[in-house]
Formats: sequence, C-alpha cells, structure tokens
Amino acid sequence: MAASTLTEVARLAGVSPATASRVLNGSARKPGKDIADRVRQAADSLGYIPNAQAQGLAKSSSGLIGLIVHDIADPYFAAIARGVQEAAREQRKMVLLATTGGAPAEEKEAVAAFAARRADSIVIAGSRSSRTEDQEDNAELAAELDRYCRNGGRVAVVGHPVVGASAQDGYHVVAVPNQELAGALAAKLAAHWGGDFVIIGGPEGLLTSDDRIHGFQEGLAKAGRAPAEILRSSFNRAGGYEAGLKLAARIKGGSTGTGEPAGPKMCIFAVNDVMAIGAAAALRAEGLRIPRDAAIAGFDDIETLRDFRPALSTVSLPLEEIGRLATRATAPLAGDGDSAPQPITGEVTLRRSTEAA
Amino acid sequence: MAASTLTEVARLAGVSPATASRVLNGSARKPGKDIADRVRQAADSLGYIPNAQAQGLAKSSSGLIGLIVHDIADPYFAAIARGVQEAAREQRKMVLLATTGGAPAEEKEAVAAFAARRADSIVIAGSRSSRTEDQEDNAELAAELDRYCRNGGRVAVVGHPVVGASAQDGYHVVAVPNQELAGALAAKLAAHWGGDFVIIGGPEGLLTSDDRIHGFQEGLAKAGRAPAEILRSSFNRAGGYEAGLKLAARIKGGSTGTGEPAGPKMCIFAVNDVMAIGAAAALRAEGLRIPRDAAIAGFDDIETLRDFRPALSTVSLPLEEIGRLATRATAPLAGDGDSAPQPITGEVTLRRSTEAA
DNA sequence: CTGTTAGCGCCTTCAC
DNA sequence: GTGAAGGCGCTAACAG
Repeated sequence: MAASTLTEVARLAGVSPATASRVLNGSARKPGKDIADRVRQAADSLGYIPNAQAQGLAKSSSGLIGLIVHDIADPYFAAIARGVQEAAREQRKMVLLATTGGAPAEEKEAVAAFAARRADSIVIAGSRSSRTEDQEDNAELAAELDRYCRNGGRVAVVGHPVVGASAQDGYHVVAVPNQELAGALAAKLAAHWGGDFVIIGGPEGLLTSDDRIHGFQEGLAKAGRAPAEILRSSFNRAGGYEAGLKLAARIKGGSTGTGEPAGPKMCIFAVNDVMAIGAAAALRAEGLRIPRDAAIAGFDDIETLRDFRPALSTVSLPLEEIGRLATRATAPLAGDGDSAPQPITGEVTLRRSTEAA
Repeated sequence: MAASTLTEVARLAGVSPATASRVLNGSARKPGKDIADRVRQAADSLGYIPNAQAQGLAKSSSGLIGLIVHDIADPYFAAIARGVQEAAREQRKMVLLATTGGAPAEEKEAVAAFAARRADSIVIAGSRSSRTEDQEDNAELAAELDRYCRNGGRVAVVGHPVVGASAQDGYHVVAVPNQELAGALAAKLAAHWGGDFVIIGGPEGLLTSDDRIHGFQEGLAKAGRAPAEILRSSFNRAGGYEAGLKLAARIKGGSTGTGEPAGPKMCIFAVNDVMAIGAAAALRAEGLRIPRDAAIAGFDDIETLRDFRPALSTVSLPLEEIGRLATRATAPLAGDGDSAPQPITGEVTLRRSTEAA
C-alpha cells in the first residue's frame, strides 16, 4: 500500500489536483475557504504526506542542506553540526550528513552526491589540506564545487576556501582567525612562562593546523622568544597521545621515574583540544603531572572537555555559531551580495593547565 | 545554467535516453561496449550528475536514511550517529539528520519529514518517554511510524519500542540491556562499598533513565542493600550538576569547608556519563574530592570522557555498534524476517571514581 | 477562483 | 541490443 497522492486527495475532495496543491502547500492564490477545508479534510483522512521528491523535481529545489564533516563523533564537528542544524531548522530545511575523514576525494564524492540530490546549499566544515598528494583531489573537489555553484548551488566553507575553487556566486567562506588567535595565545603564555615551547601539530598541509602553528610562532617571535619546536602527528587524540609520549620521555630525561624529572620543563601547545587531551593523557600515563611537570594548552574550547582537570587553557571558538553563520550565509535571502565576511571571533582562555608552577 | 540532464547526454552521444540510462545507471540490460563508451564520454564531458530526485520519483526509493537524535552535539548521540553513518555508507545511502530535543511531537514531525522525502529507513536513537504529558504526542508519533511502515518504510528504534507503535513489518528494536547492566553495576559497587547509595536520574518517564534506575535498585536489593534515594533532574550535564550541588551540601553537612566533611559519604550513580560528569564538577566546585568524599559512577562510557580524572566508573556500551546494527536492521536484505533481536551487550567498567577510599 | 495542460528528469515496460 | 511511450507526484503556466 503506497502512500496516498495529491491526486487521490483531490479526487476525494472533488477538486482538481492543482487546487489541492494550492491549499495544501502555500501558493500565491488562495482557494475558497469552503473548498480549502474540504481538501484539508480529505488530505487528513487519507494521511496524505506530500512527496518531497516530486515537489523538488517540479520546483527544482529540495529543501536540503548538505553538511560535510571529517567525523561526526568528533566534538568539534558535532558542535558545528548543531549550529548547522539549528540554522537549517530556521530555514525549514533538513540536513544531509556526509563524513569524509578529511579526504578531499571523499569530499568531492560528497559534493557530487549533494548535487545529485539537488541540495540547496552545502556547508563544508572540515579543515582543508594543501598537501601535494591531495593536490589532484583538491582540484577535482574545486571543480565539483564550481559546477555546483554554477548550477545555482550555494556553498559555505568553514575556515579556508577550498584550494583552487574559483566560483564567485554563492561561494562563502566563514573565516576563522586561527592565526591571530594562536598568536594571542602565544603572547599570553609567553607572559607567564619563560621556558621552552613545543608545538604538537597535525600533518603538514592541514591548513587549520598550519595556521595555528604559524600564528603561535609569530606570537612567540613578537614576544621575543625563540620559535617552538614542532612535532607532527595525526589531528586527533591518538596523535596527541603519541606526541605526548615522546615529550614525556624527554621531560623525564634520565630520571627513573622517581623524584623530579631530569629533563627540561616545557609549555606544550597542541593545535586542538582533542590532541591536547591526548598529550595530557600520555604525560599522565608516564607519571608526569600538569602543570607541575609541563604546561599544556589546546585550541577550540570543546564543551565536553571543559570538565577535564587540570582545566585546559585554550582558545574559545564559537563553534555552534560558526555552524549557524555558515549555514545562514547560504540562505538565498541573507548573506547574499558580497557582504562582509562573517566576523568570527575567539578568545584566549587561560586555565589551570598552564599555570606557572 | 542548469545541470545537464540525461536527455542531453543521450543526444550528445547520439542514442536514446533509455540507452543512456542503461549504461549510466546499472540495469539488467547491458548496451554494447562501443555505445556505452560513447555515452560515458558524453556524460563525462557534460559533467552529468544524475538527478537523484527524479530517480527517486521514478523508482520510489530515495537512498536516504533518516536519523533522529535528541542533540547531535551530545557525545552519546554523536557516537551512535557515527555508526549509522558507517552503515549507511555500506548501503550506499546518505543520512538525513533530525534533532528533536527528545520531544515526541518533534519526533513525529521528523518522521513525517522523512516520509515525505521517501527515506528508505528511519533510525530513532533518542530515549522514549512515557510521561502522561507526552502521551498524546507519543500516540501521534506511533501513528506516523505505523503509516510509514505500512507504506514500506523500515524503522529501527534504539532502546525501547515507541510506545504504542504496532507496526510489525519493518519495525525493529535494538534492545539495550539497560536494566541488567545497571543491576550488574550495582552489584559490583555493592561489593566494594558498604555505605549509602544515591541515584541521580533523569525526569520520571524517560524510559532509559527509568530502566537504569530500576535495574540499579534491583541490583542493590539482590545484594541485600537498602534502595537508593533518587534525585531527579534533567538528563544532561546541567541536570547532573544541579543534583551534584544538592548532594554536595548534604555531604559537607555542617562543615564550614575546612577539614573533613561532616555529612555522610555516599556512592552516587548518575544514569549517564554526562550527568555523572556534571555531578562530579559540582562536587569539586564545592571543594569535595572524588573518590575521597564521594564515589560516583555513570553509564555509557562516552569516549570523549574517558580522559576525565578521576576515571569514571561506568557501563561501557558499544554506541557506534548500536548505530550500525540499528541501521543494518533496516536494510532490505538483512535483518528481515523476525530474526532474533540484536544482542547488544555492555560491560561494567569500574575505575578510579568508585575506588573505596 | 478553479480546472486543464505541460512538463520537471528519470526509469521501465513494451515493440522493434 | 535499442528506441519509443508512459508514468512517478507535483507545480506552474495558461485558459475558463
């Protein structure tokens, strides 16, 4: 038993499909009150649900917003997703989710899939990559996006523009001041800490990571400090843990684990909170304590991690708001014209994890 | 400039739309190798992307899986969502996301929206409510689901069946042994702790919460212990915090904050990890320490919270797997017939937060 | 204000 | 193996 159709409703109400359509779905023309009631009643009694696919086909617009993230279980993306979801609801649209693990090739697939579904707009939340190995895929992604935009699609990218994308119409970038904020973090940390800094970064070429690293180094330089050493690992907790293990060994120096660490004390900057937590876990596992044996700071101010102790120094980012703004930027009404890019602001938040011992 | 259509591709390749369709999308009939290549090339050069809406209309199936959660930023749901996403990818489907805040009325809307989009299946991940105030909405939700199933839709619910839903075909429940596991947790805790127990639960009528409470009390009873007092608050961190504050006051008793708490020491069971973390934060804010001044346990074993210290005793649930299984249960191939319900198993995981002082 | 007529883009029997 | 025709359910122009 298939779902009932508009035609059936119309027949039952004794009117034409067109009229039924007019009353059931908003139209400029308003059918007579009496007939409208009859139609509504018929629809109701049949449990009529309009076929969005057919509507979309006819109107060539689907009421769908495509969201691309690396991993929906990562709290960073989950927070953004919440914002997107909210904004989507405001627009009475639904969100289609795609997770790509950050691979440009997958992202391209996702864009194509969204295009196939005639999504009204696409929000890309993952960090961009500029690695040479991704060059080709990036180009394809850019091409796919351009085509999507040319066909009237609207896209918003969080963070960096897609490398090589050239579309002008309907292409928005929600800029996140990663570099400035990382610089500000470095400045504040440098004011309280006189020793060495070490950066735990993501793979080279991950733009978000690179920006934060670069900004941090800049901040250090401005404070008259030597550049920090950079450890690279994967952009997640495991990566942070791995790097943390290396640093722990160094901090412990020749010490056998009892008594004071023999190596240098340091201030660690992990380019995101999740990595910072991983690093902290590694240090702890190695018997080191924070901030006594090492200070550590992250980036993002992930909500779920705020109860972590010692409280993590970090840079607060309005993740949910970012998701909302990105989504709104793709709304046909607002965010049109080349209005100024959305002014995302963050805030350096120093907490216990970097308190001078 | 609209996206190019199958007809255009066919024309460019000098074949009929039917043929083009056959080569571009799998069909029983295989067109000649030469003509196939020509079509593919034409499609390629036009950047052809099939219109999923039209395909869906014609085939009356959309390749969409609807996912309903309370809040995608809640790590519990985020983890399930990841599993759903994975399984969806296996099925070459995309997931449509709806967040409802747990309100049955919103859930009903979401189901209707999914039905409108002709989603092939729906996964409902939120906890069910049996509160009288929700009765009416629940009934409507059940009706909507029934209709959806009757029209060939498949649904899987995590945890409890939707109250009042009667559909048989295509209606699956992924049962989570909340009660048993809570009982097992109580048993283990009772073995190590001789004092009082207190439960921080969600609002009465939230089935998941109620089950866990009930199971815990049962476990206590079997261990020959008195039933625990139950504090009710909202099913999230804030609720846990609020309850934690109350308990903190009690634990501190008349003490002025210096020296040992004057009140009773207790073992707190929060019905989920997020609430447990909230409660722990409250205790800490009140100057209490865990497990010295109070033991605390949660439920779910949320990944992001595993680095929390003192490590939280909890019940591990294979959240991602749950999402996967629920999704697979709705696949047309497997999970059909009244195969035995999926055997979700959890595990009591005692950690530092409940170590006897 | 209402009904009629065309499609939206694709798939799927059918003939050839 | 290939093409032609009809229809999926709905909306948007037109007539009336």
